[in-house]
Amino acid sequence: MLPRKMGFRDYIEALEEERRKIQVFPKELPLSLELVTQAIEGCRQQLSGTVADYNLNGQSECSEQTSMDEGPAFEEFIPIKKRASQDSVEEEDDEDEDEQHSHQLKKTTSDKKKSDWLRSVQLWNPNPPPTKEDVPRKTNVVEVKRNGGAFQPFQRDEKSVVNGKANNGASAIGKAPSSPPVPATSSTGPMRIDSKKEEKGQAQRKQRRCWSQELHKRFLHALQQLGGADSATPKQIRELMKVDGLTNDEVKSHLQKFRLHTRRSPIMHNNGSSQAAPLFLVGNIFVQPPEYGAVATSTASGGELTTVSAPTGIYAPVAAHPPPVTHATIMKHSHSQERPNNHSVHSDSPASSSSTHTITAPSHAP
DNA sequence: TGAGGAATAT
DNA sequence: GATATTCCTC
Repeated sequence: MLPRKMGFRDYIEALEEERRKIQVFPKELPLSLELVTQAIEGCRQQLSGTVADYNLNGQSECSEQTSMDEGPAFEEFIPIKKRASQDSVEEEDDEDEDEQHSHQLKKTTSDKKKSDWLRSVQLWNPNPPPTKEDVPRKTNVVEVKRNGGAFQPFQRDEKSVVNGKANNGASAIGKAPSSPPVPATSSTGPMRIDSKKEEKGQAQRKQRRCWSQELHKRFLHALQQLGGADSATPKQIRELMKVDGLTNDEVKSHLQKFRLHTRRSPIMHNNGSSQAAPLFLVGNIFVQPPEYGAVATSTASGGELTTVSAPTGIYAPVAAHPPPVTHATIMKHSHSQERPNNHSVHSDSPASSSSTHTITAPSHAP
């Protein structure tokens, strides 16, 4: 990278050109812009004769480090676009790709929507994990919960469809479970499906939602209180979870999945209730988990989910935690979307998630 | 009505 | 293949 003096001019020009290009996307490439600018300055100083070592170093380092050392950091920031929008509602997130040109127009409105929406999407996290930056936002969680907005059902019915992508918007915040399309006709008739489909078409099907860590924690916590997955019923769980907008079906589904997983890996089965803590294999080591999730959950959630880990906590720490993990044994998790962490893992699957959080297990009841 | 489970969709 | 939603049955 370091050009020889004779090449500096060209190099600077090249850098300037680069900068011009970057300037086109100041929002997207703020750092690049800065880096290039610094590089240019450095080169200039070089040219001028005052060779400030730091410049060279800085320059080269910048470019290199950014890619190397901070690489990972960037990865975490990849979602930046989206997050950026969260932090400062000045940016458009989802729309950015296809709507850059038009976003200006929508900005105002969409911003509002977004902010509202963002506020409400804590438990449900259709989007990937938040990062550290968001940590402080846990407060949101609280609010959300309070309002019952914890659960973001995601509705995409007719109305929301309008904007195409995102708009889960606004309305969804607190309640409105998306689901119940309800059987107006209910029925038993063979036509149920057809009629529905005909009426709404595919809109009918709820969009899939992923259970966020928070949500799952609540789930586990409820499970624990109810004596485990086997004895708990969806309705009870839902009630204990106290998540607005959460439907029985959703809980049931999650429970079903949870049970399946536990069966597959019986190891951890005693959740909630229990007792003996099973050991599970983590890598080559056997670990004694809190109790499958329940545990951690309990604590945390216990009374104060609020504080907790907010989404971020969940993920961020995760990365940090060395541990545990592994869940591999248990399940593969999956959750959703891509997560920045390389670490593998974890998280969310019913099983793992909790394991993540560690311990302490005061099981208590509300 | 609700639960459990299977089928289906994503 | 995993996970979520919907359907079916009890």
